[in-house]
Amino acid sequence: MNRTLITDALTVPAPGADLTVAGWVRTVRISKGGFCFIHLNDGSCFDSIQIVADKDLHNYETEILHLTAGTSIAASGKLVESPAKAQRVELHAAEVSLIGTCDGEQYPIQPKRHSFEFLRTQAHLRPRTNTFGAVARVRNAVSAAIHDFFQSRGFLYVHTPIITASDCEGAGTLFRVTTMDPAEPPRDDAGNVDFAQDFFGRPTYLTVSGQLDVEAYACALGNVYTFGPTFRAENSNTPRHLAEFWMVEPEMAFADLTANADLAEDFLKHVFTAVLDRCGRDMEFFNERIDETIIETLKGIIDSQFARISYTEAVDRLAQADRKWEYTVEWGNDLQTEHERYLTEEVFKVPVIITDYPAAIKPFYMRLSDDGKTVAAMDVLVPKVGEIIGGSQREERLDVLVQRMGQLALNPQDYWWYADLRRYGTVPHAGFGLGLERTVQFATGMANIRDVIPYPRTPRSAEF
RNA sequence: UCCCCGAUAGCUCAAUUGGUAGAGCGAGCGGCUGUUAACCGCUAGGUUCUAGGUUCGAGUCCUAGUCGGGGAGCCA
Repeated sequence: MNRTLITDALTVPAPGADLTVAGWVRTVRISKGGFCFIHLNDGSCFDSIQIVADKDLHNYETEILHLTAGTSIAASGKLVESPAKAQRVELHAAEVSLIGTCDGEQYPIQPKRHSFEFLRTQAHLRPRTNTFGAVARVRNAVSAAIHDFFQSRGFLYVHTPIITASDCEGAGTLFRVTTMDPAEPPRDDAGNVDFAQDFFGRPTYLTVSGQLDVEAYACALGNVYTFGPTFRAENSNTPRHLAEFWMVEPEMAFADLTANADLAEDFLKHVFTAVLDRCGRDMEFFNERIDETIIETLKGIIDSQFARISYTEAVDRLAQADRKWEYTVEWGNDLQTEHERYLTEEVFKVPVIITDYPAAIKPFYMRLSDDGKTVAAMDVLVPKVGEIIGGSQREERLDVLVQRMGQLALNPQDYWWYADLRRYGTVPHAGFGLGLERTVQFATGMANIRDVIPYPRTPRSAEF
């Protein structure tokens, strides 16, 4: 079939062409007087095309009059200007052929408003709805923009492993990867499970981050990034967490925290610009139906200068705020959601980059500052979603790194190769991690992260 | 994991102090119309999440569980 994408059909400058479109029926309005209107969507764009089918078509009585939502059809005919206002062009069908029937009584997706909760139980069919089609296109645009941004700046795309043996980065609980029979695992003489007999000859897990691996490539190739799925076995039940999600992690050699923050700010602006440019119609929809401020918010961020304050300044501001905090504000305590939201939503009203956190509440790989109390860490906070980026300048001094591991009761043996990067030609370097789903969530205004990934994995939920 | 809230037709929701379970959408049939997730009429569609309990009587009250949602923690 030589089909024309509906997005192309709707945007041809001068109608008049004969063409064929194919897709899934959204609605059918029948005129017993002699024709019917079929709205057809093929996912190539937000809008459906209107097909006008006349009673003279050979299958008008037998098939066309019985079309229901969800049916797949192909239609050929002439594209003409529409006499009505709601659409610029429409297809006058010379032929409508039924491809796949769809029992209207059984089909779960109706031309009406469904709850997102219900649509989650129909994850295989929900991309046929306006909202989830739009989310899929925005997610694609964000992914492409991520690659555009880094590729255009000479960053090398590095594929870090999904299966990993490092098990203690402090980034959350891991999923174990094994081929052993859980009912009867091999055991050693002491009766303990013997992972030496497992597939890899040692315990292995799904990665929680590609950072440590990608650092090695930064310390050879300069500027790099990894972009792939990551896994956290945390029992987190919130609209902002998934057990499986995608993360982008750039890493720059010969770079400090300021360069890192600059990169993060440019990066977010680039991504949101691309979304507005490439998904205009989808974004109009989100602005109409999901969050009436979303386009304004994205434009505001693109034009804004991100606020940058140190953790110490943030604590001061929170302590002086005329407000009761549920969690005590005190230097040394981590900032809570209520604090982060206050800063980004009420004080600055733009994204905020908070830097220089206390060393005690951050992982071993972050660079210890000269004050001996803080590390060169940064979080980028955005309104509603909260933390969207976390990053740091890495500790490049071997002695300090080993000392920090000791303080956190980590075994340097487990990180021998990571330490090697400091042992052989060490350089200052920095990077960050950005959650893809949180970015899509923020860009679309979707309230629940489970609705911006095709098949969400959360505690007790892995259907599909 | 903790705290709150919820579960009624395929879907979205009503149902007064505990007293005969309703509507819209969707579906089928009919009418009408260059319509715009059209409109009008008729029809079909229910083990009120599960298991117990209180009561003459439970969708409604109590207990436990399951599932879902919101908030918190953990984080991206």
